[in-house]
Amino acid sequence: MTQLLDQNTTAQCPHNKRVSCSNCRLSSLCLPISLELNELDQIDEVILRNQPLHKGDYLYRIGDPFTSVYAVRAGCVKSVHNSEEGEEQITGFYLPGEILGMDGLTDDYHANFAIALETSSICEIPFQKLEILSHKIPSLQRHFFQLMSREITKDQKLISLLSKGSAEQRIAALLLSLSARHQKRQLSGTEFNLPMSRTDIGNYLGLTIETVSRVFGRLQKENIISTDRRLVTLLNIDQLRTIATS
Amino acid sequence: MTQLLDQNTTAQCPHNKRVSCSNCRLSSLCLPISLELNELDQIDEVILRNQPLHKGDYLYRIGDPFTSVYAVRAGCVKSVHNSEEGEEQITGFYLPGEILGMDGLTDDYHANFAIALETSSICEIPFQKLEILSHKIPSLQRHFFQLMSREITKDQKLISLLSKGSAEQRIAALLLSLSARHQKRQLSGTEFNLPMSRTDIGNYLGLTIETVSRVFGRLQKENIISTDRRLVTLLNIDQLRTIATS
DNA sequence: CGATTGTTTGAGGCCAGTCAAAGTTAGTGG
DNA sequence: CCACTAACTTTGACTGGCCTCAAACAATCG
Repeated sequence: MTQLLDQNTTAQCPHNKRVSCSNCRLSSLCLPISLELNELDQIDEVILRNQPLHKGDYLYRIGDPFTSVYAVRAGCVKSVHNSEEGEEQITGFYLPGEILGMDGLTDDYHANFAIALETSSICEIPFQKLEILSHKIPSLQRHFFQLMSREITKDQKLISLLSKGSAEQRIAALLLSLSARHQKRQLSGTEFNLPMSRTDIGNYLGLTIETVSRVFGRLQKENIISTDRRLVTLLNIDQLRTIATS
Repeated sequence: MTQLLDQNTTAQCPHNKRVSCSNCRLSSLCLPISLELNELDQIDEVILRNQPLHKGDYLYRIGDPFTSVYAVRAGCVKSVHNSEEGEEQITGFYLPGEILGMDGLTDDYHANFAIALETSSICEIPFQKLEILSHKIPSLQRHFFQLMSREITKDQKLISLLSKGSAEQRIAALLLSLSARHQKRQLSGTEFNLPMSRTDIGNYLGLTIETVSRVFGRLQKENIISTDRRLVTLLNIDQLRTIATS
């Protein structure tokens, strides 16, 4: 419960002011910095702010027509790819300020599921309107090219991790990634709630839940982290980095 | 040697005509279909066709300023990501008609190495000029969004493969992917040369060369494939599919 | 031809998966 | 508020697939 309150106070604006990009603390993460004020307003106008999703709700499904990309304003969303064998593979966790849904451009249908891991507020950005705006605002076109490029390099890091890393390395890398992304939002980089279950972590990192649990246990025994349910505290972040990059 | 000749005859135009997009057999793969003739000429004008790369040559390196994306006209190029630990991870093989280099958009510097696996002809597409053209030709902007989106879904398939697949599944999936991509170029989908070494295959699929070799041996013993050095023949493509998706 | 690089094959060990069961938490409705 | 259930997590014993180490073999190139 406190978890949800934390998320909300982080992302929503005080005094119930109308939510807009210009007063959103996350805009520095999801929009280019170099926008003029009137450009910001133009973008603001096309963005839809729908009802919040609840845990387990789908933002979109495989096969849904691609119409929009989505920015997480609060909460957390996972992206789930379905292999030809029908097995599910989580390919990313999206935290506030991060943008997802760009998989759908390949052939105008989403290639992934997107599922809320907790109560989440989402900004919907209709892609056609974004494309048109991109013609008028060059820095916006560049920004979206960059977003997609970042998605590619993020996936490549995961590929490298899955290809070469031990169970310890994978989990250390995930914790460090979450830590860094929290810090970008001016939140604690050493103490945070995991929005995802052990099952999700295992699926994402290519490990079984038993292995995930054992690694958490070992890291705890060595006083590198401490965990209380989904609350994680990084006690020795340097050693965690050593593990991740050894 | 025959290998190289094959590649050249495939990609270059007969009678030494000047190479241009309008007479390139691969343009249907790397450009949007809906271009007007004068639009095609505009694109053609910005594309640079440099000297061919030889085996082992770098197309770009990590840290190089990002200026262009590249289309493979003949040969094969691998993309190599460098993990924080300094370990190399191949994240893709690019065949004729395929485009690489879009990792560099993240922060204007390339995040990967690109290395020719054999003698390769490359079309260089300066990105700034492409961006400007994209403002004038909407279908081109959309096309490049799609290319990047495809790169993302390609990486996600690899993530799923590395996360869940056995050694057999990984190799079967790679062979099927190469087969499908050959067929797109009107080449045999059942008999082709592997442009990459066993070491490269192992690195790409997160396996050791010994395991790669053993799997090839097993598949051969079961008459699913036959290999003669780098020449692979898919004898039973259905069974290969069964293996890949089981 | 020798040197180098790449590939195959074998023996043994280890890490993570599998199977099984107990323990814990969250959610539900009485 | 508590009892009950379902879902999630932890722990243990065992197994197996892939890695490691090692050596022989094959191909390529100067």
